[in-house]
Amino acid sequence: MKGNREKLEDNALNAVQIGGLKSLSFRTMAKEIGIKSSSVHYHFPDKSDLARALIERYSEEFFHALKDIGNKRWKLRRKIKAFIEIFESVAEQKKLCLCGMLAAELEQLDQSNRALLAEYFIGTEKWITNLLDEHRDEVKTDISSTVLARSMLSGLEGALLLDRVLDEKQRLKAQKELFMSFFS
Amino acid sequence: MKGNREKLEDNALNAVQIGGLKSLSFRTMAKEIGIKSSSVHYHFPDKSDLARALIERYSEEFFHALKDIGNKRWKLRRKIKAFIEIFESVAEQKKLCLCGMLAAELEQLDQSNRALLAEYFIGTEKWITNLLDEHRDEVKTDISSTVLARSMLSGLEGALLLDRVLDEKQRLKAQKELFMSFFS
DNA sequence: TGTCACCTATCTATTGATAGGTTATCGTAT
DNA sequence: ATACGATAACCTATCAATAGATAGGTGACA
Repeated sequence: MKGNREKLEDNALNAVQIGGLKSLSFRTMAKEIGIKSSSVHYHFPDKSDLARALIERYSEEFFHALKDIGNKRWKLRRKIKAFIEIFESVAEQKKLCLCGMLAAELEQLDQSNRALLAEYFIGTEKWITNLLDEHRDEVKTDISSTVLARSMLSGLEGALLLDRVLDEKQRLKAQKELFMSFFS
Repeated sequence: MKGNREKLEDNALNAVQIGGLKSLSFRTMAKEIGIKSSSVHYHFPDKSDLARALIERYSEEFFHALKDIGNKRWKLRRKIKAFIEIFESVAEQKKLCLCGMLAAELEQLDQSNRALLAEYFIGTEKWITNLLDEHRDEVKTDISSTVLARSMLSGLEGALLLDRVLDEKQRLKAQKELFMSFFS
């Protein structure tokens, strides 16, 4: 049985990935899990605390999934595919990556949360870079791992953004095809 | 001499590209150009009207710039470079593409504005696709123009998003290097 | 007894929006 | 030429809704 704090996190995470932090209201969150807004403040004193909790949880789960992929005895192609599938499942739910959404709302975040966002992106890029370096022999291009990693992540984040407006995850598919073409 | 309506548009466009539509206030806009908020409503009855005006103006200017590039007697490389430079100048100002920002705020937009967003993205993708097709001999990859166009646009939009959080336009540079590698 | 997890009640600020008044400009009928 | 009506572009004043946040109280439970 989940405690209310966790229910609030679930609810907030979902809401922010769809509508953003700015349009998330303590009252609405409270109503949806059946408590009062003051009780939300009990768990998360202010919006900044809530945002921090969300970023930390999201990052933790995300990096855990990346670690799992990294530990598999798979070829590079398959690992990259698994990585992209994380984004596909987000798109499926008409959501954005939490950190992608918050990046758009950067102006409303305090410095510590901005730093957490940066950690998420940098950490992910590093994971990709390392992955490519470990499988160097399966990479069929002169482009550096760093450049590939940076353009892959920003490409996927952008694809989530555009595919929500447009049809049928075409941008995510395009990114997939593009990057897969680099790996044997 | 600019009229107040145009001043409001300028101000709103800038504010939205930085902080989003949701955090744009009629009162703040009014104060910044020296009128009252009710006068803002005179020009733009509600936020949806304002958003529509901004998207239409932004799209118009953007597509005009694309047309100019298309009309030059340049090699593909140079045209693509000019195209990417539009995004670089946006990043320079710590802004997002207006439509990229609004895509994140999709949930707050009405259907007609969502359709305008879609037009912007689709129109841009088409422009890139046509450009690549017209210069097919300068494209050194098997990947289709459509896929290249889709991943290029979403890649650039994502790069704007991430580079605002991170350092020194590294993602935009990565996208540039990646896509330039396809053109002779 | 004290802490956890909730509650009621309330404050203050901000916001989008509207009603209705003011002023200046300008084309047009007298 | 002049008076008149309309329109544009502002204004004051005010609503109602929503928001985040806080103070202080209640009950369980260990």
